[in-house]
Amino acid sequence: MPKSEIPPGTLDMLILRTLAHHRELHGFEIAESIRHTSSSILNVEEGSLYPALQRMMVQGWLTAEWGHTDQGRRARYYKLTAAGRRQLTREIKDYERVSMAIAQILNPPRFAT
Amino acid sequence: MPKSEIPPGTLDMLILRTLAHHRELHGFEIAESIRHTSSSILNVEEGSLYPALQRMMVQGWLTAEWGHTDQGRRARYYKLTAAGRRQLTREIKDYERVSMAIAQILNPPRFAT
DNA sequence: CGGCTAACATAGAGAGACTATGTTATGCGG
DNA sequence: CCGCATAACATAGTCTCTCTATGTTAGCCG
Repeated sequence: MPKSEIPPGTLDMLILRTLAHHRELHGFEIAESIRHTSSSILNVEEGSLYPALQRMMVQGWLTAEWGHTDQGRRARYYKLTAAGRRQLTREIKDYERVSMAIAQILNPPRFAT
Repeated sequence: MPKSEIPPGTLDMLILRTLAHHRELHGFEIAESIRHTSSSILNVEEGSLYPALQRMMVQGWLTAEWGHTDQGRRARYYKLTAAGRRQLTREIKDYERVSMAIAQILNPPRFAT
């Protein structure tokens, strides 16, 4: 295993959720935000991030426009669309559904000892 | 996506945990137990199950011996080894670590409104 | 002005669960 | 008793998804 820390299938959700907080970020900031908010546990590599952003743009979940950072560097700023917001809701619901199912296996209903 | 319901990376943990409950099961029973305990949300396909069991035997996490079911069919009965139990602990710890990191992103610490 | 780094980008690798298919053997209905 | 369904195991190949490795452009700074 390439020591992956982002569980497969969760990256889109994490990105969408991050954009839902900040309403407008460029790629680097998204990765930084995810790493920081997760106490450095979740580290999105650039090779995962940019393809994901492009996929999601094609899906219509976010829009992008070129701008400049405070330091004057060019950067693409991403925003959630309405469809992106709906998708986020769907993914969270699904994620929690499965998480709870796993929790039931890890901690099965126990009788009193 | 092939509608996968078992999140990649969690299958071994689920199998180990299921065997930790029942101490001895054959393949079909393991799959049934996982499906049942998860309210039919997690459905392990046979094409995932058997290769996983063999990988885990090679790892030394479980042992198997041939026997017969109540209906007289041949079946391989699997048991956890001590190493399997240790592995289970490790995987659960790791899973919860990452789950909590994701939860922090989904539900970031909020200030009072 | 040359190296460092921010920021974006893409190709290929690797892991892991799935689909599809096959095999053996038991039980059952006609 | 024969054929069909099903239990139980098994394997090959596919697909998805993230990562590694690599490359490019453009500002900043000594």
